[in-house]
Amino acid sequence: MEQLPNMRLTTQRQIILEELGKVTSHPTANEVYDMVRKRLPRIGLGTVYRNLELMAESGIILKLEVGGTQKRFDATIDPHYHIRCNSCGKVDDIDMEVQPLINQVAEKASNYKILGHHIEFHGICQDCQEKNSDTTVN
Amino acid sequence: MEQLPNMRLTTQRQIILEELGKVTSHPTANEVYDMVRKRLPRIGLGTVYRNLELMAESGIILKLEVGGTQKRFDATIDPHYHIRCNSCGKVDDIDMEVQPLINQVAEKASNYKILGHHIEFHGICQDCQEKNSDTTVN
DNA sequence: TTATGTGCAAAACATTTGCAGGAGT
DNA sequence: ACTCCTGCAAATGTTTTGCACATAA
Repeated sequence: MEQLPNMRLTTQRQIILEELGKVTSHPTANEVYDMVRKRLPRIGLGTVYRNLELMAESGIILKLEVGGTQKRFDATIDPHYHIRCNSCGKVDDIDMEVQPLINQVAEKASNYKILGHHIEFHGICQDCQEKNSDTTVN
Repeated sequence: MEQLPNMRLTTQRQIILEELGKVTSHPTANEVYDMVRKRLPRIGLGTVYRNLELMAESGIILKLEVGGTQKRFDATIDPHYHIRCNSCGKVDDIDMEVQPLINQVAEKASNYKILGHHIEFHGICQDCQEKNSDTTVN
């Protein structure tokens, strides 16, 4: 497990990272908790939150803020974009070229020193199109 | 006040919309509550939440999900992007061209029917650069 | 007049934190 | 040993909701 210098390698951390790596679904902290609890029934939700936060700070996972009320986590850290289904609420990766020039454009247009950007698309996923679902999720 | 067919024009709604229109700071629901309370001391926080939500659904204001723990609201509804200061947490509009082609690229790259996108930049605002501040905000 | 909106308080969620005991180095 | 980490539970912060009364249309 990649980690910051003084971050101990605990069973909890290994399993959180393993479970997060198994899925492509951008789970919430609570979903990670459920996944991990199958292997470590006594783990606390606080531990999951603390470690996801620490790993996101260390850069070994990504913390997403893609709308809805909960944050989501992603084991894939290379720059990529996300798309959220307005109908069922799921979040997928989207395989398109990351825009490197856009930060320069933004830097010229603002007084900010730009550190990064993310683009979030929203739409209707194929499953929901087929179901003709019209239930909208936050 | 623009509104949906059966949305009544109440004092509370007028004042919430007026106060939101006065600022460019993308206030949180609680900040709107504080602004409005100066003119309507007995208004409830629930009323502010309910109405901001309704107005966002009607499209007369924008609800932003730009990271941090709270949602923010914007009286300017034409498509534009936002930039958040990693140091002090403030959110500014950014005056750059909105990317119209990007939805087509994304639609080709996904199974989704794309309804829209937003881009959020993050960086360090000029004030914080001058202060050399290194305190990071969620 | 009557459906919709409001104030208030409580509930529901998501997340964070204090602390005493446990485990990695 | 000596930190750092964990489980647990309580606290915090944000948003939503139930309900009796008020009010716009």
